[in-house]
Amino acid sequence: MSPIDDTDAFEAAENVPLSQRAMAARPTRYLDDLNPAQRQAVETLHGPVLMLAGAGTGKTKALMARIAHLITLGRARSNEILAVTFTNKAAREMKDRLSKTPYDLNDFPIKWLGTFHAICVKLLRRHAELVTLNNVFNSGVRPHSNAHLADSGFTEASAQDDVPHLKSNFTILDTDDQIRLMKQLIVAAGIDEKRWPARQLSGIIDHWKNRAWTPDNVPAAESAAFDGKGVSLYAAYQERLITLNAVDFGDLLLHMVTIFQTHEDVLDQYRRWFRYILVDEYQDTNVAQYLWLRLLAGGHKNICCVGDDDQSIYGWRGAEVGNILRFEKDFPGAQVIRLEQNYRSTPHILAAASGVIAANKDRLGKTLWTEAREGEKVRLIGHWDGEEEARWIGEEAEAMVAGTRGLRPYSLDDMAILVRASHQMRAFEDRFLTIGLPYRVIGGPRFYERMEIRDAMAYFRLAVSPDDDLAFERIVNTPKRGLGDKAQQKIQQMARANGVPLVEGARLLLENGGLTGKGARELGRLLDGIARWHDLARRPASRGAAGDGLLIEDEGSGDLSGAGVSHIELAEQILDESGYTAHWQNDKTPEAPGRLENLKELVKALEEFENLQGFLEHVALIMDNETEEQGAKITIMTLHAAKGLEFPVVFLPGWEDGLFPSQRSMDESGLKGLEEERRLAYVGITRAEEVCTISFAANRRVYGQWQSALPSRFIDELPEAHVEVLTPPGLYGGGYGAAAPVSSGLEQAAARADGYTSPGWQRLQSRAGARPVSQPRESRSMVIDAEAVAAFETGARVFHKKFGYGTVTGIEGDKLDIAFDKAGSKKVVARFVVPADQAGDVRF
DNA sequence: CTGACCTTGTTTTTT
DNA sequence: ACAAGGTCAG
Repeated sequence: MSPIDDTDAFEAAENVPLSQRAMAARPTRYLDDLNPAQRQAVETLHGPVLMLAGAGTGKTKALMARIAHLITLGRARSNEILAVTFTNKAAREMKDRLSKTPYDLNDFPIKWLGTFHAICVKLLRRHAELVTLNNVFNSGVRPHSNAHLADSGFTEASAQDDVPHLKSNFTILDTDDQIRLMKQLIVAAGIDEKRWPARQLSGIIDHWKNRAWTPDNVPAAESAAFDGKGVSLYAAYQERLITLNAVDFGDLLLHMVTIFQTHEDVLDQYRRWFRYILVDEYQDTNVAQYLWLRLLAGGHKNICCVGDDDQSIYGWRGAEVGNILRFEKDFPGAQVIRLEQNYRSTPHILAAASGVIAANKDRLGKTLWTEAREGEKVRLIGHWDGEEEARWIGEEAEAMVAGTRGLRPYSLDDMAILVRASHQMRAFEDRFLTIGLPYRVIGGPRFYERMEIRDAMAYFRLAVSPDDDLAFERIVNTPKRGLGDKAQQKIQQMARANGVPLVEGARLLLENGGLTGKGARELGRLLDGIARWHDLARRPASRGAAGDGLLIEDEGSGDLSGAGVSHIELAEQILDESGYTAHWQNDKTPEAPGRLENLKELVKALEEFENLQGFLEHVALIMDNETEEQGAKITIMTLHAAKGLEFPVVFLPGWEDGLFPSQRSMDESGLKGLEEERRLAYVGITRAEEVCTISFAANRRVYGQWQSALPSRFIDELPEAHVEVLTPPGLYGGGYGAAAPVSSGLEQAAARADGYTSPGWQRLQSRAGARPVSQPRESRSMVIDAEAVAAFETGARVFHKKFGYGTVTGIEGDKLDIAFDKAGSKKVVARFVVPADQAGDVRF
């Protein structure tokens, strides 16, 4: 019957009077080291609370103390608390810390602590059958069939029998599957896939799902999307997903929101179950997540959202800063608690960050303060090009490890390089490889996104459910079985004609002799294999069918009943028998050994799970890998990936207009985009605890083309009193690293320039269209500017380190238009060229 | 059906 | 510059 009737821990909890649940004996040590604001956030348990927590203000601590407090006071049992995060990392970390002192919640595991997606999967597995085609088209304007159902509402009885619906064991598609599916639909609709790529459609649909728009809810304004076919393709896609018994990531939220909106009984149930709701990183919620929360919290309104509007950096993937800005309207009577004492960074760093973010208009406003002592100013340095920047940072990192910067010695583990876009990482990797500086890159292609892992996973999926058509398509000719387009089309036709899954279609095709020769033989072997693996996969008695949906998770007990093969052996067997292992063994490309290594790793990862199903479930949601070798390393990652982290030493390279703020961001989202970029800058600076170094390069290779750029406008927004300008090495004779042996202090080592009076800074400031900086400085710099540019008249022969010789064709501010003999015409900052007769003086 | 060329599009990223 | 994906000849 209805899954709502399931008996489980929640029912029991509901029947116990609150008074009997108090754990009065539990200590409240977790309250001890909270500051007044944190404490208020922890003790205001009733009603809506918005915890506005600036960077490094101890919001996670407050959140965890709040959970502990709810339990200690007996306000809720541990399974009545819903705690939502965005990333698995955050969820994992919170779980870990909650089990330790001072929270000591080992005996009270917070079962519903997880990402939006992980929690929605659990819920959706229980209510999958409520997702029908009607539901997909929830206002009933479905173009064809089932009119009677649209009229009669969404009663489960009618839905279950004659309307295709999702089943509890649905598969979660990864982006790859998604795009392949869409490609099929696009082709089927007779659209030129080249002009209208599946990738783009996937983006559009994702965007709609983030807004919680079902196909019939997509606003008319969007109807032009994807050559006017977007909405109908979306509808077709949703239909196809249901027939495949599959969902994509967006669906997890979308379906749950739809279910809550159309099934009051279900919603009520959960409103009673989840007595207290906590949300981390609220500024990153999209509309669907917001609706989901609002529906769940709608009854008791015991919702506590933690966030920082200044750290909202995911607008481009649907996050709405508006959600946090609007909180008090959404939840009348909400208490807003500001956490403003920062425990992470020095005052200079904090002031620099505050100075930058102050330029944003749409903010709730916070003033961070700290009791930490002064420390270093934020350091600013310009470079000739990206390579030099990488070189400098490499040397600087080494010097800081050696302690020759007049600062305390640091470990490489203390340092991070945070870039705007991942392609910037390349320069650092190249450089660090040549000087042998150990580094780690966070981000990049994830383990489970690698080709070989996906292929292997497709085999596993087939073993678990042979009717997984997408998995079958993926591996039917991998390794090569002589089953090309033609053969695959025949399989498709056969399957479609009989209304059966592809595996079955393939079997029929073989029986009818529709395929001959090598292809037929190989296909036969594959089908035999799938049947055999499927058999083995289901044999080891899996856990009782009843309580599955909710109470899976972590209980490692497992019955190791000897019969059959373990899922680990099975996995190995599958990879061997399918010829997949051999496929890579025979491959002579340099990547092959690594891929085999990854496959081994994959099999090893299976150990933590009881069976293949459990593993597949886990992987669908957790797309990160955890393998980490020993040794101190400097970290390279994007600013986005760095959110929530902190490092004693942070390098922020690439602060050039166009790169950061990103041109694209500004073109696409205008002022909103710029403000988001600025928040990114804020996030970057506030990652630093002790030393923050911002740098920019005048020249950079972009898509193989040399381009010159101007320092980022964000640099002008750094408050001068908290910034120290380091003289660019190579231009003013300042050596670095090895060039300054046994140096004692920054002064000698990096040729400390006299703050803002350094020529580098002056010229920097004085470029055309100077930013709003204070008056005196501006006028002074104009003079210098004139001098700098005066050295180059139109027609002058000049030399540029990268572009070679050229002739000045125009002057604009301190930028010169130069026609280079070899490199073509470019606009270059005067500072980086010398008169041609002084070419020999340019240092490298 | 496979391997060698050519065209194409390049942020940020979680789940 | 470069990787990936598509086209075309064998």
